[in-house]
Amino acid sequence: MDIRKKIGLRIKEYRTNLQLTQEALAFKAEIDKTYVNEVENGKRNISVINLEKLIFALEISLREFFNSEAFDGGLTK
Amino acid sequence: MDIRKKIGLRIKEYRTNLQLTQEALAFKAEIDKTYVNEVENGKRNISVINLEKLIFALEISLREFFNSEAFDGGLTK
DNA sequence: ATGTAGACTGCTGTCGACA
DNA sequence: GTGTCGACAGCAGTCTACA
Repeated sequence: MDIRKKIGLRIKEYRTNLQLTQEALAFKAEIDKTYVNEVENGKRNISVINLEKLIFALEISLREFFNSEAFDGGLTK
Repeated sequence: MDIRKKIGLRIKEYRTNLQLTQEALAFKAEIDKTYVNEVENGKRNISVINLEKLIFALEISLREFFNSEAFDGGLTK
């Protein structure tokens, strides 16, 4: 599976846990809401600075975000 | 510390462990060598697709790459 | 509330040359 | 082997509007 999809799924997972809407998360992370939507759907190749902003808004650390079997393997391509 | 610097340091750490030159790593990851240099020095905001390529070339997983105290805190800005 | 589309700006990422 | 400097194409990221 594409790295973008893995990241999108994981963001959605934490977002719904917090019961935030995409719009609310976008506002909290100070990122455009249409962009958050496309990132969640694996359509965008997000940069680390904006990824960090999103993950921080999800109230976790980068370490926790990537601490999943989904990010174990090699290249997903 | 800036997230870009943290990532750059970590890449350098694993690269030197493998005794690869920046050029060799760039070749292995199929990324421009000048770009690898600037990423290592925290000057570039790398995207997840190219970060994954680099980390794969370092023979580790994303999970392992971010599994460090450096990536624990909140926003580094 | 989610998702798509279009148009736009600025930066990511490439490449050649050089100290 | 490392790092910088242009110059460049293409895409990341913003914004408005709509179903």
